[in-house]
Amino acid sequence: METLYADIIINISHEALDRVFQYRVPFSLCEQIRVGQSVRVPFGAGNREQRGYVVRLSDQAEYDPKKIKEILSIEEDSVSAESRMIKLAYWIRENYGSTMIQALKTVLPVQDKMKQKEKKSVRLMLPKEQAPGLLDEYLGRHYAAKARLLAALMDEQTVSWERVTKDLKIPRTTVAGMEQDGIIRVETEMFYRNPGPGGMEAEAALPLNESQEKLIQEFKADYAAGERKTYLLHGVTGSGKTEVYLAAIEEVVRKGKQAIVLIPEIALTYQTVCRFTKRFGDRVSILNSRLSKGEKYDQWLRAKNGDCDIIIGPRSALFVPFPNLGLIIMDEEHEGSYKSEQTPKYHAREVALKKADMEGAAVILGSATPSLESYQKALDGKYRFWTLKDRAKEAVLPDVYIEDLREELKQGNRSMFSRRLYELIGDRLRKKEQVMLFLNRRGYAGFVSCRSCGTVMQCPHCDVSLTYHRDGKLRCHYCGYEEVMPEACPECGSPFIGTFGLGTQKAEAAIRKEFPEARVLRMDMDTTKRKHSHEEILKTFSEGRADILVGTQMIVKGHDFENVTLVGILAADLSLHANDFRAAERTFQLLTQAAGRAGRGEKAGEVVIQTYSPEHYCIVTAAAQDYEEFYRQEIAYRTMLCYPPVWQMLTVLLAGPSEEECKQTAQRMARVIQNSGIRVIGPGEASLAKVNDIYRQVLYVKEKDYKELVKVKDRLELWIDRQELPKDIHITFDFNPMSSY
DNA sequence: AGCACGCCGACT
DNA sequence: GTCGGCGTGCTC
Repeated sequence: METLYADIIINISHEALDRVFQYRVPFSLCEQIRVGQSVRVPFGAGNREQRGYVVRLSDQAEYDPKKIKEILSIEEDSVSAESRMIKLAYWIRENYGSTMIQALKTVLPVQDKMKQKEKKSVRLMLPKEQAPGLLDEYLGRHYAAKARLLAALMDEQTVSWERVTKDLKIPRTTVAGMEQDGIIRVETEMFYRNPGPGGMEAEAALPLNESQEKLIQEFKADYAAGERKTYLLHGVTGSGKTEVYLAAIEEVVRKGKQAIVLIPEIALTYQTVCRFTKRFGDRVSILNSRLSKGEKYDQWLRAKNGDCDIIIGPRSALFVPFPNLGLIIMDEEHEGSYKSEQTPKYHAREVALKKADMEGAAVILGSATPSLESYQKALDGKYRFWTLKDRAKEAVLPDVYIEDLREELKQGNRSMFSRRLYELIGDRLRKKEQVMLFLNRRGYAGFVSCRSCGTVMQCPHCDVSLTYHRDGKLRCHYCGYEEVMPEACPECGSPFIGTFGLGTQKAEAAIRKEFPEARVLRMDMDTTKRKHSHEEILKTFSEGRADILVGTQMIVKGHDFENVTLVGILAADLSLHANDFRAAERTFQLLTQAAGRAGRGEKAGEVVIQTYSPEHYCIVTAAAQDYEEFYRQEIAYRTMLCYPPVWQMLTVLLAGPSEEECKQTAQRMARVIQNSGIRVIGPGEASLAKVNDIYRQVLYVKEKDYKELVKVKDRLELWIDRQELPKDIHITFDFNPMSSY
C-alpha cells in the first residue's frame, strides 16, 4: 500500500492558519484518519507537540519527503468547543461544497488579531533605587535593547506591550530573558470590548398574552422532558414574537445554558439590541459586521469562557463556541441573507439545525412569512408549528388596496401615483400623519435607452445595463464602471436618449413636485453609505421631522413608527419579473412586510399596492394577508416545475476570463454528471453572462433527494482534482440557490 | 509562538 | 577565537 499523507492546519493562533503542512500518516492510523479530525503533530525545530486539523488526505508528497514528519496521534473525541466547530466545518464542507480551509475559515474566528485579546504590559520589579545602577551596567556592557527597556520603565512603572515591541523594538527573547532574571514581569490583563449599548436600565418582562403564554408553557414542558424540538413560529408583524423569544431564552438561561439569537444583518438595529440588553444586561453580546476583527474575537472568547449567555448577530453568530448551548433562535427565518454568498454557500437555517442536533439544543424559527422550506416541514410534522394570530397591543391589521396601473394609464394618469395613493397622501399630510413609500430595488431602475433605435446603454465589462444617477453619470452596480451620460445615441446618433424605469431618486423628485409642502426623506444605498446615516434617517423620521419616507427594502425592516398610517408600494411587480423561481415568494414577503408597517400605533393603517399584474396570486394573497393561500399556490408551482423545496437543486457556476475555455469545461462537466445517469440542465450562459470581464457558465442539477446532489458534487470535485483544468477557471457550487445565476 | 541561525561587539 | 545579546525567518 502506498504511503498516505495528510494536509494539516496547525492550531497556532497566527496567520499560519492560512497554510497547510503535510505530514505522513503512520501505518497504524491509516484506517482511522479522516478529514476534519484533530491530531497531534510535531512542529518546528524543537518538534513541539501541536494540535492540528486534517484538511485533506492524499497519496502524493507535495513537499520534500525527507522533511515530512509523522503524525503522532489522533485526538480522541474531545468535547472542546473547537473540535465541535471542526466537525461542523466538515459537515458544511460536505454539504455545500468547498475546501476544508474555506469551511474552517467560516467556522473559526479570525485569529490574527488575537494578541489584542489581552492587554499585555511590562512592569518593573526592581526596587527603584537599584534601577540606575543596573542601567549603567547594561550601557557599559552595550546591552542596547535591555537598556532601552529599562530606561522606559524608569519613567513609568508599566509600559504597554505594543510600545515594548513596536516603539522600543525589544525582541521577545530579550523580554523573556529579563523576566527570568526577575527584573521585570509581563502582566496580562484580560479585557473584553463589548460594543453593545451599556448602562441600560433593567426592564421587567412584559406580561405575555394568552397565546404567547400557551407557546411558552409548551416550550418549557418539552424542555423539561428533555425534548429538543424545532419550532416554527408563524406570527403576523406586531404579534409579539420577540416576547416569546425572550421568555424562551430566559427559561434556557435559567437552566445554565446559552442561547444564540440570529437576525438578518439589516435588522440588527439599536432598538432590537436594546430589547435584549434591557432584559438580560451584560450577559448579552452582540456580533455584527462593523466590529473589528479583535472585537469579534473578544465576543468569541467571552462566549467560550462562559462570560455571556446570549449572543445576538447575523449568520456568523452561529459559530460562537458556547460550552453548553441550549437554544438557537432565528428571527425572520425566511430572509435571504441567511444564505452565505461566499463559498461555502451554506444556509444558516440548515447549519443551525445541524448544530442544535449535535449539541442538544432546541431551535425556534420565527417569521411573519415563513419560507416555503420551513412551512412545508411544519406541515409534515417535522417542526412543531406555532402561530400568533393577533397583533399584541390592540393594533389592528391595515386595510389593503390593490391599484391597477394599467387602468390608471388608460384613464390618462401617467404619473407614478395612482389616484387613490395620491388622494391618501394628501389626506395624511393634512392630518399630520406619516407616509412610507416603498420601491423594490434600485438596480432595476433608471437604465438608459434610445427611443429611436432601442439601444440600451450597457457596461462594457459586465452583462448589465448602466444606471443613470442624478450627477449626470452612468454607473455599473456590479463593477463600479462609470461614464458620462451621452448626448446622442452611440449607435444611431439620435438625440432622443434618456432614462426609463423608476428609481428612488426619481420617486423622491416626483413627490417633491406633487406635494411641495411635504418634508421628504429618502433612504437607499446612496443615502446610507455613511456609517450612521441609516440610524440618522430613521431617527429623523420617527421623531416626526419628516412627513414622507421613500426607500428600498431597507425601510420595511422591523421599525415601529407609531404615526405611520399609510404605506404605498409604488410598483409591486418590479421584483416579480426577475428570472428566478423564488421571485413570487420574495415579492409576497416584501409586500406583507411593507404592509405590516402601517398602523403600528393606535390609529388604523391603510396600504396601497400599485401593480401592473393585480391578478397575480402573490399580490392578491399578500393584500389579503393570507399566507396559507399563498403557500398553497406557490407550492403547487414549485411541485409542477420541480423546484425547491419540493425538489432539491444544485447550481454549478464556472467563471473564467476565456469564454471558450469556460464553455468547454462546462460541457465536459455536464458529461461527467450525465455519465452517472443524472440529468443536467445546461451548460448555458449565466443570466449575468459577464461580470468584470469574467465569463460565466452555469449547470443545473435537480434531484428529489439532497444526498444525491451531494454525491454529484463529490463526483465533480473528484473529477476536478484529477483534471488539469485551466488555472484561471473558478468553479463554485450552490445548493438550493437563493437567486438565479 | 518557539526555536535556530547569522551577525556583531566585548572580553580572554 | 569565543561568548552572549540582538534581529530575522521558518516551521511539513
